[in-house]
Amino acid sequence: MGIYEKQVPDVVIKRLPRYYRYLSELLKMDIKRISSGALSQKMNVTASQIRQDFNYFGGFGQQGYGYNVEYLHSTIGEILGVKNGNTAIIIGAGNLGRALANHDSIGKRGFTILAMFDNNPSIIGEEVNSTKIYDVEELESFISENRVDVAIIAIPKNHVQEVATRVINAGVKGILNFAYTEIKTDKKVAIENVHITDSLMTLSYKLNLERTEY
Amino acid sequence: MGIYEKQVPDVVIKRLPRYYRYLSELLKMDIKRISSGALSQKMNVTASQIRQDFNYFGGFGQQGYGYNVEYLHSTIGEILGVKNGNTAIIIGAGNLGRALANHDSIGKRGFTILAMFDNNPSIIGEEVNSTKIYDVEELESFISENRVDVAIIAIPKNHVQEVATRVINAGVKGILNFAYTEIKTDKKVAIENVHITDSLMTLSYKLNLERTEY
DNA sequence: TAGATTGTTAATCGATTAACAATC
DNA sequence: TAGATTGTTAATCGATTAACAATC
Repeated sequence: MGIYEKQVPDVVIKRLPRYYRYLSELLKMDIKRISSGALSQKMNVTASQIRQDFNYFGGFGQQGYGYNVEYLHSTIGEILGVKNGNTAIIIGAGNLGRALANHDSIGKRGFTILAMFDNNPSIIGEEVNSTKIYDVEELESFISENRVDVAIIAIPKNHVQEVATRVINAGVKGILNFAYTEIKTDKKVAIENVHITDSLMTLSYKLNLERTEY
Repeated sequence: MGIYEKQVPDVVIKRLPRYYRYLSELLKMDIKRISSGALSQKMNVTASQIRQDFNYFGGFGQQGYGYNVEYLHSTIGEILGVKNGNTAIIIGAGNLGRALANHDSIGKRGFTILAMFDNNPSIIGEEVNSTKIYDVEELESFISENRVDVAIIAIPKNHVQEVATRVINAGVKGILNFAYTEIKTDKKVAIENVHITDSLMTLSYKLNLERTEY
């Protein structure tokens, strides 16, 4: 605990959701236990890496037996904060914002969507999947009256920095940013970017490779 | 070239779109040249890394001068295939598919969206941002009649594997997958996943960190 | 108990950073 | 030419893989 605790490498954290996903599937298939070897084959990683990753958190297995799927799943879920009752707002009620509001996956990861915000008067007051769209002018007052952990930003990039600064100042603890720009802040806020076009360009590079290298 | 060419590490490729983005901004600001040192400060990486990264492709700079922004921008663009005239289809005309069709960023990265596909009869024939929605049954015939490089999959996960197999068999070279599942194939296809919920969970973990560790 | 498989240490590999000679 | 900055080699750091003793 505290700053002296061995910091878990970012690269390990990024792998946890994938473990969580595979364990969910095993659970659904009613598989009770799994060894690092068996899991490594399914996930196409090394058994060593799996054991190393889990051991950053103390090790959840049992020698000679393997891992209890349900226990492992719920423990990784806890590490990722699925049970923390986090809350979120979605800023931007365009197609992307609506896609997110309609997706049940956000709820499944433990997030409750409290509200959406937009600056288009003609849709303010509407509901998307029973989440109300508020005027973006009400951002600060809403955040001050409700505990909002995360702001999901799904608006065009030209307004992103301004809106981000506002929600950060209002006390939000994390931002999930879908816009093609990076948010600058000197406050201690967790920021996670989903740069769709970056993925598209990486894919574009790979297409090229297929053509020219093999 | 060929399989003997020094393979560029994946981690370098993933950084290229970010360079590209920053260089676009410099271009807009009418900045003609930049040194690795100056760029490193802007992007918050080391100058060493920038020079190493660029040198995987032969080095585009000039000693004592730095890098010509326009040249560097266009060269990285070329590496990423922005000028290859790639084509794409979007499978799924729900909110996410529409968000993608409406976003001009896909076009800016050199992709032309040829068509959208959906299985909902009531929207087939509609146009989204002047892209027509076809019946998903026409997937194969469309791909056989048009050169389709990439399929962007934006449908619920239960149909993803089936649709992916179909487009791969029909000859698509790459897939951008937005569904919360991984596509299996033994064909040589480039697959890039955008797992939004994984990002959300990583963010969730970081929220936790803020609270308990500092 | 014997067999299996973890937790963990040690070895390897690869990526990042530092340093500096080459050169514009 | 002198100064600046790259391209590139060498040093460091960190992450992955291998190995194996501990133990269920």
